[in-house]
Amino acid sequence: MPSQKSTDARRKPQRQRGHERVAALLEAAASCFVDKGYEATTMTEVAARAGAAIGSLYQFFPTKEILARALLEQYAQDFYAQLGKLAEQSPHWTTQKWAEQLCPFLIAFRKRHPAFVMLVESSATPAADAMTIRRRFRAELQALLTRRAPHRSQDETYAAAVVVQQMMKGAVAIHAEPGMPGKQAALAQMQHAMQGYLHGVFGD
Amino acid sequence: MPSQKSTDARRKPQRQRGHERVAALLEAAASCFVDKGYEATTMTEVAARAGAAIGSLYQFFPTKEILARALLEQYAQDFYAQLGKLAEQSPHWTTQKWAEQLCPFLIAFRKRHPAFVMLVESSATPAADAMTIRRRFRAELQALLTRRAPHRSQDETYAAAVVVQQMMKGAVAIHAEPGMPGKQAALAQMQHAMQGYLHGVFGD
DNA sequence: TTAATAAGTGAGGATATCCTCACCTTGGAG
DNA sequence: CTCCAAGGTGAGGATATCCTCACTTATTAA
Repeated sequence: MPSQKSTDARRKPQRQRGHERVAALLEAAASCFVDKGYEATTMTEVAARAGAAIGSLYQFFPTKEILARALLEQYAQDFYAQLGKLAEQSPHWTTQKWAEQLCPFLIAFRKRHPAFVMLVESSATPAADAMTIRRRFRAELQALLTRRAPHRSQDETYAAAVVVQQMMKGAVAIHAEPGMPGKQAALAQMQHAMQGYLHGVFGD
Repeated sequence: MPSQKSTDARRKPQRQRGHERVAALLEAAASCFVDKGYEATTMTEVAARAGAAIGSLYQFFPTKEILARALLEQYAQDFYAQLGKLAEQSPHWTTQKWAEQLCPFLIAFRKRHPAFVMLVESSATPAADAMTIRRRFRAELQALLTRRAPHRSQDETYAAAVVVQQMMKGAVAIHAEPGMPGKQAALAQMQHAMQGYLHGVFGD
C-alpha cells in the first residue's frame, strides 16, 4: 500500500497535459491563499482560477489540505536551495554583510512566492508541515552561525539562530504591512538591530 | 439609527443574569479561539462551552465577527491600561531595565489573555480592528521612546518603535512555540538583542 | 398580584463547501 | 486506424455551519 488518502493519494500526472494542469492548479491555489488565506479559499475558486473543472482539481489533489501541502513542499525545496546559496557565499562576509544578506532574505523569497510565508506562518491546517519547515530553517541558520562563530557552543548558536529567525520574520512583517509610513527607514533599523546583535555573537 | 447589524446590533444585557451570561460567552469564545483559531471555532461550540443555548449566544452576539470584535475590544482596554502602567514607571529605568520590561511585556499579557495575541495576529476576519490595535500599540511605544530619547526625531523614534514591536512579537513567538529546547536561553538572547538596540537608540 | 420586558431555548431553514461519481474526451502506442 | 488509459467534466449528495424564530421562562416594576 504505497499511499494513503489522508496524506497523499493524488493521481500523479503522467502526460504533459497533466503536468501543465497541475502547475496551473498549484499556481491558482497560491493566488487564492495569498488573497483570502487558507481557510477562506474554496476548492471551487481554485479550480475556476486555473480554468479547470472542479473534478480535475480533485483528480490531482483529493483534499484541500493535500493541495496546500503540495504547494508547501514545492516552495520548501526552492527555499532550502536559496538558503544553500547563502551558505556558499557566507564565508566571505563581513558582519555588516551578514545583516545585509540575512535581513532581506525572507522578504525577497516572499516576493518570489507570496504564498509560502503565508502558509508557513498561518496557524491553518498543515500546521505540522509548517513547524517542520520552521525547525529546519532554524537548523540551517544555526549551521551558518556555527561556521562563522566556532568558539560559540551549540546552545549559544541555537539561541542566536532563534533570535535571527524572529528578526527575519519581523522584517517580513514590516515589509508586508500595507500603508506603513517610513517603511524603508524601519527596515533599515531592523537590519541595523540584527547587525548589532550579530556583532555581539561573532565577538568582533 | 444608533446601531447597524453589520457592526454591532447586539442586545446589551440589562439584568445581572444577562451580564453573567455575556461574560461566560466571551470566556467560552476566548477558549475556543485559543484552541482552534478564529475560523475553525463554531458558534455552536462557543454556546456549548458557556453552558448556554445557541439562541442565547445569538441574542447578545448576532455574528461570529461581532463576538470576536467584542472580545478584542475588551482585551484592548486592559492592554492599553497595562501599557499606561509602563509609561508611568519608565522614567526611572536604565537601558537594561527597558529591555527587561518591554521584552516580556507581550508574553505576560498573553498569559493573562491568550486569545488577544491570537486574534490580533491572525489574519482572520476582524482584520481592520487588529490593524488599529497594532498601530496604536506602535504609537504608544513611540511615545515611550520619544520621552526617553528627546534628541531623536519623530521619524527615528517611529522606526525604533516598529523594531521594538517586532522584537516583542518575536519574544511571544518564541515563548509560545511548543517543545522548543533552550527556550529560556533564546528568550534571554532576544532580550539581549533588544537591549543592545535600545542602547544605540538612546545613545548611552 | 399582575403586567411587561429581559432572558432562554432548540428545531430547523438557508446557505455554502467539500468531495464523489458516472460519463465523456483526448492523444499516444501498437 | 483502433484501443485504452490518462485526463476532463459538472450535477448533485453529504455534511456542516450560520443564523432565525416562534415560543417559554425568569425577573423586575407598579
